[in-house]
Amino acid sequence: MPELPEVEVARANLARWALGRRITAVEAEPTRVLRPGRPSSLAALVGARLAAVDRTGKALMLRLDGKRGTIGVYSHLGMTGKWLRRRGGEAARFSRVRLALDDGWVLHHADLRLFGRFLLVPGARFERLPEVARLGPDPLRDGVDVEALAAALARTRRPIKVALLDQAILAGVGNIQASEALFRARLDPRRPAADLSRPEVRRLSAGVLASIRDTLEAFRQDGALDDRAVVAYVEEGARNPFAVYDREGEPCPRCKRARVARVTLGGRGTFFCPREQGEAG
DNA sequence: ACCCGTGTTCGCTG
DNA sequence: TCAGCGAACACGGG
Repeated sequence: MPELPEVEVARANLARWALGRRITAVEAEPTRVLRPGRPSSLAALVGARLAAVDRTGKALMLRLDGKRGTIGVYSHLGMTGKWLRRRGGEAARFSRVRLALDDGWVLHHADLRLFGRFLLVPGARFERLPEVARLGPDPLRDGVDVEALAAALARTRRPIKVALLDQAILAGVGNIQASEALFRARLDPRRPAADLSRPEVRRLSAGVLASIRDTLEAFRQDGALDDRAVVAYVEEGARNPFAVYDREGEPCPRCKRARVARVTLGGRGTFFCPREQGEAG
């Protein structure tokens, strides 16, 4: 599921579903999703009330008020994770952690491939987690500062597409948003990050923001805020809402002449229009 | 059977 | 010393 837009939908869902509610029971499968690997330690959550649901990039951070003080939950959805809400007793596919609420609903942290994470953070001191401390600015919350982005890109010899996946540069941009942002900015994903001119960085900064906002809007229109589940485009029935991602061979939506090309960058599929995003810019 | 995948970390290399 | 790369993780779908 998760890049910034999907995780933002998950954050909004969790807030709407559970803010102010008390946890009455916790269950978990002993998978690698549980960092300490001990489902029993989750008992600390029982009786706690959800006070806040925050997000930086792809990281979800829940703050709960418990009898013995504040407890944090760090939830990362990995490649295939999602938060679902089900009635008590109702099953959810690939459910790894279950939080029963005092209103009869149960929240499921579900994750097929088990690349996600669910761990307790004493005192909700999330900044003590290295993976949180390393995160760069969140485009949706903090905006994208052109000078800061230019400085970060100037420091690396990686291709621009690969640099965009670096969560320390911008938190929340994933493999889909990287292709989409570069398409909007009309930049060749293969170009060295340090070679971008100031106007190009400006375009990129705008492209990242526009891509994230439009994707969020597309998910909202698709009913991603339904109680059942968040709709991801790869799931059954959902259409591909993206301009170039996973559209190899299709006509470029902008120039309508060249066909979308696919290359591998940073070990991942990367989609772009060779005509719109050529070296000439 | 084989390849691919919305993410991140780890180990090796130059 | 360290940036950069590929493999690994785990599982299902085409």
